[in-house]
Parts: sequence; C-alpha cells; structure tokens
Amino acid sequence: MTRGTGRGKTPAAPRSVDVAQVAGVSQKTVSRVLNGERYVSEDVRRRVLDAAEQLGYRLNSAARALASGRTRTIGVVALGTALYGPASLLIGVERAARDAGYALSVVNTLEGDPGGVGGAVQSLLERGVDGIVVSEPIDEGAVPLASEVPVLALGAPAGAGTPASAIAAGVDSVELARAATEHLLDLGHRTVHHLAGPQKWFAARDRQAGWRAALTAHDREQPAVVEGDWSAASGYEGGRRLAGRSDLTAVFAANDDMAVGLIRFLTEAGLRVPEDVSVVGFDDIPLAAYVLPPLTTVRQPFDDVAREGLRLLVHAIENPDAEPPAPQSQPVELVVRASTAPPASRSTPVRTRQASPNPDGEAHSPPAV
Amino acid sequence: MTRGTGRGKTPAAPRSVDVAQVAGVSQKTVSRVLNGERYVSEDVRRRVLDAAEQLGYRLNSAARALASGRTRTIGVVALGTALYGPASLLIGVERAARDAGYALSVVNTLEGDPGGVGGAVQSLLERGVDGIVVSEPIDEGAVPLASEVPVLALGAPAGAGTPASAIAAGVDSVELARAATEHLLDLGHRTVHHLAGPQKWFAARDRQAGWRAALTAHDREQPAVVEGDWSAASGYEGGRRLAGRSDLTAVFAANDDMAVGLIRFLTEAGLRVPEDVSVVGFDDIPLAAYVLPPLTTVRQPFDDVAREGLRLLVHAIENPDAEPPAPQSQPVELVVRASTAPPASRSTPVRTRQASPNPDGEAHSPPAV
DNA sequence: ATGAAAGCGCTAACAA
DNA sequence: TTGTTAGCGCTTTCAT
Repeated sequence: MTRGTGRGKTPAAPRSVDVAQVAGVSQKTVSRVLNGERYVSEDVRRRVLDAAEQLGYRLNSAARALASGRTRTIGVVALGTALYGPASLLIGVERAARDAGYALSVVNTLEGDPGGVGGAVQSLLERGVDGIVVSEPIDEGAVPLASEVPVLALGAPAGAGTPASAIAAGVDSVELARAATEHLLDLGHRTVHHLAGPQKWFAARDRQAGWRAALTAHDREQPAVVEGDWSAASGYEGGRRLAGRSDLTAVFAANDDMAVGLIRFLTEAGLRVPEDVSVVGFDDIPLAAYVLPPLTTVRQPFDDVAREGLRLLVHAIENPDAEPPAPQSQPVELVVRASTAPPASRSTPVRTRQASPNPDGEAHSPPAV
Repeated sequence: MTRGTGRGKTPAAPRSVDVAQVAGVSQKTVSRVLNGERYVSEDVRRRVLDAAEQLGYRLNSAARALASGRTRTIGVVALGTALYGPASLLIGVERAARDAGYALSVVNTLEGDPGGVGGAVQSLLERGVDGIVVSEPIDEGAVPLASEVPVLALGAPAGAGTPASAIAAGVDSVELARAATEHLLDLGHRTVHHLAGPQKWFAARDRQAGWRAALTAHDREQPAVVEGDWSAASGYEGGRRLAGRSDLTAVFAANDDMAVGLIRFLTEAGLRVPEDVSVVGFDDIPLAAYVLPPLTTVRQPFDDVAREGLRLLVHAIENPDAEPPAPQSQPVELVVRASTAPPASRSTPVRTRQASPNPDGEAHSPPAV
C-alpha cells in the first residue's frame, strides 16, 4: 500500500514524521509536543509547532487511539426525543465534554425498543469510548450499565436500578417536586392533585414521590394519580380525567408540556386558571413565561446537572482508582407566575363552555382567549 | 508493551487473531466474515461467528479506522440550542446515520463564536469523520465548508454561501412561508405583517422571502419587518412594536415560539386573537395545538429532511465520483387551527387592558384567559 | 475460497 | 532533554 504519493488528486496528508523531518527532530519529539508532555525545550516546541502549521498537519486520532488505547471520546445514550429536558441535557453534556477535551458520540434509543440501551452501550464500546453517559434513563428491568468503562446515569437516582459501578447525577427531583407541591399548599389549597409522567421514567417517579412527600408531611389527602406521557396531548387527556373531581383546586403536573395541555382542557371545560384551579408545571421551558396564563413552574438547572455529571465521569475516567469527588447539589428554584393563586378566589364561574371534542381545534371555532 | 496477559484485573480483550485461532482459520478470514465480504464458505462463516460470540469478541474500530482510512462516523456541527427545530433535525440525523451504519460525532458551536463552524469542522476532520453535517447553518461571512470530506448543509439553500462541493438539503422554506402568508390573504386580510427570525439564519431569510413573495404576487403593501431572535421573549417584544400599527390584522411569525410571545403581548394589549389579529406560526411545535388559542402554523417535516439529507451525504461518501441522486422535495403542510380568522370579525373590542410591564407575569395578576 | 506478509500513524517503554 | 525500537489490531495487497 503506497501512500498516494503519486500524482493522484489528494496529495496524502502529512504525518508526524513529516513534521519531525521539517522541524529537524525525531518523531517522538513531535508526539511529545503535541501531547503537551514535559521535557521539551521551548525552542524545539516552537520549531515543531511551526512545522506542523506550515505543513497543515492534523493529528490522526485513529492511530492515537490504537496506540494509546484511549479515544478521548465519551459516548452518550439518549432517548431521541426533542423534549426540552433531554435536549437541554444533551447540549450541556456536549459543552462540558468539549471543555474537558472529549468528543461526543451519540446514540439514540427508540423508547420501547427492547434491549435498546444495552445495544447502544455495546456499539459505543465497540467505538472505544472512554466513558458513557446514559441520559434520562428509564427503568426497563435490568439496565446493563455494567461495562469496562465508567458510566454516568444522568437523571437516575443513585442506587436505584443502577449498578454500583455507575455514577449517578441529577437534580434532586424529589425536593423540587416537594417544593412545587408545597407552594400550592402554602397558597391555601386543601390538597394537590398530580398529573404524573410515565412511571418507567425515574424522573417521573421522583416527582411523584416529592408530591406525595409534601402531602404526607402536611397530612393531606392523596388523590389518585393521573398518568400522562409528558406530551401536551396527554395533559389534555389528563384534564378530562381530573376535571370532574369535586375537590380539584390545585394540580401539580410533572412537566410543563402536560401542564399546558391540562390548562387547555380546563379552560375549555369552563374552569379558569388560576381562579378555579391552580396549576404548577415542571422544567421551566422557554415558553412557560409566555403561555396564557404564564406558568408557575420549577426550574431544572440542566446545564449545571450536565456539567456536574460530566465532572464526575471525567474524574472516573482519568483517575480509575481514586475516590469520586463529592457531588454538588443543585439549587431549587420555584418560579412563581400567574397559573397559581389562593383557592379562595373561587367566585362565580364566568363562562361555561363544553370542552371541544378535538384537541387540535382544527375548526375555526372562536378561540378560548 | 505486553498485552496485559499477566494476572491484572482486566483479562485483555480478545482480538481477531484469537477468534481466528479458535475457529481454526486465518486472521484474514475472520476479517472477511466480519466485513461481509464475498467468497467465504457458509461453513467457515459459521465457525468464525461462533468463535467470536464464544470469546465475546468486539471489533476494535480504531484499528479498523487506521488500516482502512475510514471511520464510519459522520460528524455533526450543530448550534447547541434546545430549539425544537434544530433538536428535531439532530434526532433525525442520528436515526438516519445509524440506519446507514454510521456513528455520529457531535460538536456544538456557540452562536456568535467567531470561527465556530470552522473550528468545529477542523476538530471533526481530526477525528477522521467520513462526512460532515452542518445543521441549520448561519451566514457569518465565509463559511469554511470546503474540506476533504463531503459536507451536507442542512437547512441552507443550495448555492447560497455554500461552496459547490457542499450538498444542500432542507425544506423549501420559501414555499412554506408563502403558503402561510397566502392563507392569511385568502382569509381576506389586506396585508400581512412579518415577525422575522434573525437574518443571519438562512432559515429566517427564506421565510421572509416567502412572505414577501406572497405579498408581491398579490400586489399588497409590504409593511416593515420586525426582527426577533426566535425566542418567545423576542416575540413579545416584537408585539410591542407591531401593536401600534393601524393596519395590523394579520401577522406571520417566523416560528411558533415567537408567535406565542406575540400572542401574549397582543392579548395583554387588549387585542384578541384571532378576532382582532390573526397569527400564523412556523414549525408546528408539539405545544402549538395546546396553547391558547391553538396556533395555526406550518409543519416542517424535520425527520424527512434529515433522512433525505443523509441519503445524499452517504451517497457522496460511498460513491465519491458518481452524480448525486436527485433530491426529493418535501410536502408543504399548513395546519389551520384557531389563531387565524377572517378580518371581518373585528367587532367591538371587548377588553382594553394595558400590556403588563413584566413579560414574566410574576405577579398574581388575573390571567388573560 | 483462503492465507501470508506488510503497514496504517501514532504512543509506550527504554535508552542515551 | 531527546531518540530508538516495538508494537496497538486491523485491512490491504498479493499469493495460492
């Protein structure tokens, strides 16, 4: 195999030997400079860098990976959803990885795909990643997170379903959910209903647990939970199930999208938000402040979570033996807007309109503003 | 360097030679089987696969990449935003790449980072990617898309600013925007105002061009464009600038988020949507059907776009010389919901309320429902 | 249809 | 502080 030195179209990319030759040093020295190792004179360093620049040299990371056994790549197993939470986490992970000098290889698992996570992890290992991030894992029986590289479970509670070898990081969703629920209780509501996320998500369970904890702490009744799938559509449907309850004055929805769907249903059913029913969401999506009414919600510091998780992962990669550094907890931030109010303001219903049968409102019916 | 055969913790991963030995064939034959090459007897194939399974063999893709010069990896340069459009495109790209047998390496560029795209492309080339996708490129002077591998500009119009070597794919945003605008004209509005996206985005320019084309075709007046930054917040601000116009009965917003912010402002300003002002968005985000009023918008087939773009890219990677296959165009889909209506219905203003000074509505003001 | 040998471009160990 | 020598685990010629 001749390196296309002939007059082919591509003039063969320069290698580190070429740089070495131009700089008048050995190839190993070039390697030293490129890796920032110690014991290189400033003079030599300059010459090497100049030569590299002059030749337009670019490191071949496949060769480096083969020789070193490391790829400086972190694999991410994500869910392949454009939901605000997962998407934000992915962005945070990418940024943190890049800052730490790692590239990112992303594999999505279709939800419901059996063995999806396992297969994704396998393909990443084949790719030689140095570490793996499983973002927003869902609990589908045994998750095969055990592997020869460190694994970060982003959004899973430590211990729950994850093997001890895995690192866990995330916000304390339980605490956030509790804060959301208590906000409603503080406003004077007797109890708070819950529109939950799909229970195979750890995130959904945590939020439900936080809601339950708040009610328990205040010794309130715990209404039956209605479960959605995170979508606004399911929030709308959830509204249909909740609207009939006689003690419905406050709802904690497990995410903002469902809260929006819920509000739409309640509004169409003639219930005013927040006069008749208060609603709290979760996430603080960018639209939350601009829907009508502006949504009271709980902010998730996705960027901080991703950054913190990656710090732990990179530490585990680069110090295989050392104790993991102490995780830092993230601050709770409740954002109070206009979708919550004291229950007292239940006066006379203003409008009474039937909920439209088609949630899309494709028809030109007068809008509910 | 001894392959950790000593009694270290890790028992050294099996290599293809090991598989060959177990199967009783040469190492090259193992390679043949693994790559699905022809001329391997069914018997040998079986033996090799069994041996591989038995040993728990996993291909070392760094070695493969070094030897073959190909990584079977596609690099993606994305914008690092959780906006629905870019996020959806990324998901589509990942799926399509995986289906085609390619892994994905993702690099985000912070918007406003000078030379961001260039640097990202460099790092991907260093990583040895076989092709590059630049998602939702923005026009910041010369985009250095020229490179030794095929580049797909996803969301850029063919030709505009992209070198000839690049492949372009995307929806025909101009056509979609024209359709949105014509929907409003068809309803009887004399003209349509435009809340545009940031003009350095190709997507924003295309939508504006489509809007202008529709007005020109119908010989209508073209009101001054108000520019936002895609966010609901900027839509709200845009509303402040638009609300004073005397002929404001219809607005085409360049994306759904801005439309939502705009509607919020108009509502607070005492203008009803759609009775006083009709609003059309762009994207059809999942929430579009559930905000109040449900948003008339134009659907972008992100998944189709990504799939089609990747088809072209993979073709270019695997057939460097061949002509590119003909791109398929995507269907226009206008989703009519409740935020648009004929202008005639302008009757008597019902409420007249000042726009609140704080867009977040943190106060417990009665909601605008 | 299968095998032998060479080498991809780098880093790791050991010298000097 | 710098250089020498071996591989890393595959794919690629070229034989057979």
